[in-house]
Amino acid sequence: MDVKAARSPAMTDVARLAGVSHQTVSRVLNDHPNVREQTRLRVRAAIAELGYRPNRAARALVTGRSQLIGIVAQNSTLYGPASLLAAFEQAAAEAGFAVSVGSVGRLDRESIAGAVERHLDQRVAGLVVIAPVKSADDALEDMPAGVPLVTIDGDPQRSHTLVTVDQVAGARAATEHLLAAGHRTVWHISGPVDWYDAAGRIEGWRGALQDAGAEVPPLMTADWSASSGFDAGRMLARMPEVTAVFAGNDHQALGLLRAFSEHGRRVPHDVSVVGFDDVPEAAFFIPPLTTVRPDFDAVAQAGLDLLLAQITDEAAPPNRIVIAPTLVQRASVAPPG
Amino acid sequence: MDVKAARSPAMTDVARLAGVSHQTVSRVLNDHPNVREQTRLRVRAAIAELGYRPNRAARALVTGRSQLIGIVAQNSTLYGPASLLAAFEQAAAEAGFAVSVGSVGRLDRESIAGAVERHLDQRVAGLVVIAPVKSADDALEDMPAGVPLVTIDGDPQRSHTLVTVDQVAGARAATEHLLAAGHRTVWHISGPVDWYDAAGRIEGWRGALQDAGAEVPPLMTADWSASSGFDAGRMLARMPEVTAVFAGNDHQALGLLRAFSEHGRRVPHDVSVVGFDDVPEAAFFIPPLTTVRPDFDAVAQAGLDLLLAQITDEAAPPNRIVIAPTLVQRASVAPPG
DNA sequence: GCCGATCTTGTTATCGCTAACAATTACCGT
DNA sequence: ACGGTAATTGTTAGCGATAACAAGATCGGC
Repeated sequence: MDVKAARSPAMTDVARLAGVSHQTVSRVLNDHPNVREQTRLRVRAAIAELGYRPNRAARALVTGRSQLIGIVAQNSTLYGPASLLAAFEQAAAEAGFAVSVGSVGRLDRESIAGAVERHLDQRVAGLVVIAPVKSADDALEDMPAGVPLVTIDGDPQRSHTLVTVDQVAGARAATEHLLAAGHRTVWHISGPVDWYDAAGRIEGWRGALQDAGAEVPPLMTADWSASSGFDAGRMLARMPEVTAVFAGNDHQALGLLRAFSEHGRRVPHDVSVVGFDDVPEAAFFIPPLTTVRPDFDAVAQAGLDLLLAQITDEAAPPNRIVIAPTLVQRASVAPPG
Repeated sequence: MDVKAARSPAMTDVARLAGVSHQTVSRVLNDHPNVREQTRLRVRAAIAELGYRPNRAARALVTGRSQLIGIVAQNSTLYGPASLLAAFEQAAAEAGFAVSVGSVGRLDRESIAGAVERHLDQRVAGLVVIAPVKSADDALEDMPAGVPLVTIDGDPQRSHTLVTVDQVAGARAATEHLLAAGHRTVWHISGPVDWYDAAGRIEGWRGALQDAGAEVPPLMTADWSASSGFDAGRMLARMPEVTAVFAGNDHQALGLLRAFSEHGRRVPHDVSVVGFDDVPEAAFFIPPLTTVRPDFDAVAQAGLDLLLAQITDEAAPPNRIVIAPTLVQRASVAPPG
């Protein structure tokens, strides 16, 4: 054993051991067709013996491509983004890509642009941006052309490749479900209106109400937190005519449930509530929450597929995929009093 | 404007424009001392004009160092890991490092080893592994020496550098708080016992009980889910002598709350409950949950600091940092009866 | 005004890999 | 057996940066 910190073996070391040229080693590594089986085995053996692993930096340098994809998301523990990130990494790993995360504190233009810059510095092969608000989307305008890009939850009007959850359909399903239970109308607590998610849910909610000829109550806006749901709930709780509420997400719904509970309004007996997201805990709210479940795995998979298509084929056209969510029925909905 | 997809400018392009050699550009980039101010400015201007950005792959190739650190965590939307990941990326970005995530579906040895391998392929400068169970820790045994490594929540008995939350102290605080409220003893629903987190919390709980001369009730083990908390709660709810429960985490506590609610046992009037984690929603449980809050930001910062120390100074000794959690008092604890 | 020390800049080699081309060997039909 | 094509392997030239050394410019002291 040599004492000095033997640098990790390079291709030429493998080549020497296998008695071939380094180019042949390269060919084996990249599964080129024209290598004799016997040679291939010899090289493989040498690779194993030395514990050789190719140097990605060198490869990236010469090919101009990295096997890295970047993902930009808000540094939040919001359930959606967190799920998305996890699903993404999983899918990317299967495709042989590593994922570099760039989380941002806020979704304003500078933060997003900064995170994008950092990724471009890394020479990522492609970029996924979770851009749920206009300012985030705007930051992508001055992206250098030629960088494969997929946005998640971005502006439906924008031209680049996009994957979204069908917010409108989800909200419509939730609202119609409440209407079908016999409620005369449905109130809605939305997320911040500059979020496309929120806008879509509002649109679906309003559409369902109008189609059913139901009155459209005033919209209550909040942020996505349980706290804001609680605040909204304290208002709604003192309005006896409110019998059904569609919350912008499950956390808001949790806040709502507590507000109703404190004011002695029983859910679902007095008021029905539907959420959005189906966080793992939703089934254990009091009462278990009926909610809309977006398929984050499907979103991630679709996003990655579109990105890889762009990476491998420069001419891939902009594309748009919309993932339909499903309504999960639990115990927070009942006919009105 | 040139039509062809002008490859991004390299150092020599900057050099030509500034009328210097590429080496001088390199010196400017790396803040070498001996560059005339005037030259420095000229180079800076050329860099800006061309929108030049250094090629990290080339730099990594020649220096043998990447500016990438890898983080291995379970692909879960558990609050702890998700928070940790976000905090980490934030801290790393500030230090000029990018973070590559490797999430694993399960924490068994193969999965972890695979994720570590993928990172080593990327030639990461250092590695952070969230290794809350023995199998994850074991996977790190055959890590090649010389790779800077920090474990989070790993085996306290292990020799490598480690950052953990002080589970024992947190659990002790929770238990003592319940005892102080007047409860004769405290039941505990733990996480899976092969998790160090769970083991530490059990130890703290048991220790506090013994120190107070209180009876130690049988331990109930569960996984970390709300569902398992609910199941445990259904048992506890029918035992009138149970007046205080310390849950392994907030999700379990949520399940508990619902189980008690269904059985007509009021919290905190009939039973007091304390959780662990302080998820953002904990304040909106019914009732608001008293819980133990670990400082994930501090964990991430400490972990990164230790990692960077190893990266810059090969001789950095193994280290261990324990972050003390704090008890957050809300409405789920009251005197018995 | 000259010499050595210091500051500033340039030249060359190199990291580990793939691409392009060149060279060798194997295989085929006639 | 022979020429020609196909299959296999080797050689050389970079990719874009840093490191090491060389060279030219500048400066102070005498």
